[in-house]
Amino acid sequence: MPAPTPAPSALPTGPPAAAGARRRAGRPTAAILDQDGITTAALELISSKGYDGLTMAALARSLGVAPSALYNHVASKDDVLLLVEDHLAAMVDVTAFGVEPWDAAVRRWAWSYRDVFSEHTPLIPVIAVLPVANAPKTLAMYEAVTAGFRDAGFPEEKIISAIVALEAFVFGAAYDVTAPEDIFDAGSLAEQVPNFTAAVDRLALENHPRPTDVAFSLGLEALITGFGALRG
Amino acid sequence: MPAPTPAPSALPTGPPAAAGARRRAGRPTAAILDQDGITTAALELISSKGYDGLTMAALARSLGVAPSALYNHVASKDDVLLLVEDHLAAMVDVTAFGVEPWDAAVRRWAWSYRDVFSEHTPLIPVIAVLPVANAPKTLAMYEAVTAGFRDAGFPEEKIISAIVALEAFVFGAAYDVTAPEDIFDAGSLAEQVPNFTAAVDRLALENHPRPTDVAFSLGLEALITGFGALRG
DNA sequence: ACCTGAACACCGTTCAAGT
DNA sequence: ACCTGAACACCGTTCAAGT
Repeated sequence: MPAPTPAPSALPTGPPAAAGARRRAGRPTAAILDQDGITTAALELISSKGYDGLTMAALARSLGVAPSALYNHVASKDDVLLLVEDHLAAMVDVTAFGVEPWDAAVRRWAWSYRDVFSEHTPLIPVIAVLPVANAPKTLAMYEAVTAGFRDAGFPEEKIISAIVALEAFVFGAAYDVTAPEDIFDAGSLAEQVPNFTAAVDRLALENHPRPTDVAFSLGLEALITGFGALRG
Repeated sequence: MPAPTPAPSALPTGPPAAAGARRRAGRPTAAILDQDGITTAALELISSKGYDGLTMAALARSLGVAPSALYNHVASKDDVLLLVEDHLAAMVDVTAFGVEPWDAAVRRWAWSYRDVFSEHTPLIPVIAVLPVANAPKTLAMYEAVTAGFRDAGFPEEKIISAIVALEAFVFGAAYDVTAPEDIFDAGSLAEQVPNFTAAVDRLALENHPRPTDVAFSLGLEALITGFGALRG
């Protein structure tokens, strides 16, 4: 006697995210999955369980399909991460370019860029190697920033280098946001590094709400000032 | 009839890195493993097979032990990465601090820091969350840099923030070094992002040996200039 | 074309047993 | 204390079979 099959759903097509309803093998009348749905499900999973919880199995489960079904829509897990990255790139604030002065626009862009990706640092290694051709929203962000630099009188041959440098700083700073508060506590080795320990203590006395924000501001303002001098 | 056992080695203790010589279960008369040997083997493995090849199984194999033996000396694979990171930190050039002028010393430090870690970007997420108390050589690097900043007249409460900002830039730039050359090729989307495409083409015309070095130099010089103004 | 289900070749880590 | 060997609970990915 075969194991009793769970009661088949009365509805031929359930809501996209519904799990539990059994489905036989074979092509469904309408596709259940698409890249948008996969992206949304991945973002929800990341937000609820973190990047450790983002596995192909968990992603499939949240979409109510078998893991292998995902491979009809993405080539790999890295492909999923690329979809997520491009979605996030669209959330970075580039609206100030062409509206506010150049330095204010860069400030807004860089802070929002850092804030968005500080919650998604596992994507940073992916972005670093990511050909922009595969990420249209990321590309649109670059276009807006490039136009902003050009219209501000930036010499064209230096624009990409300046953006790359700012981006490097933003990505590194995004990691810093995730660092534990006591990362600079030397512990039992403190007496061997007196200058460092004194400087750490001195900074703590200032007790800003977030030391990581102080460092980011310090570096960003230096970059803005330095790059601002390049404009014609 | 039991399977024939492989011929037991005539030597009671082989050379440390030798594999193939069989060893019975039980505590060996002298410990085979230690953290230094594990670190060295890990570095060799990374250099020959890359970080994908650095698995606990492969590491154990190169040391001639069972994978579980590693756990008598490290708590986890992350612990191995920490050992590697601290080894690399000792290779970063801080010798110019206190010898050359401040700006030249920062330049030397930042370039060598980037160069060392651009070959080891998978460590960057680990470093970001790494309490310095567990990494003595990394801590020694911070001490040298901090002393250099202090002796150059840097206000003490800003030293750590400035180092953190420089480090963020260095880590981000280390990733950029690994990017493929055509990362900014917009492909079929080129006509939708004219400003970006023009700026990318314009930079290519300058044909520097390494665009990543141009961007790093541009950002680093801005940071050095900006931070230099903070000195008393 | 797009799904299921079984299978593959891994992973890092744990733990009893041995000396 | 420090090793072996077996086992565990995963991973991402492939592929034949089904509609």
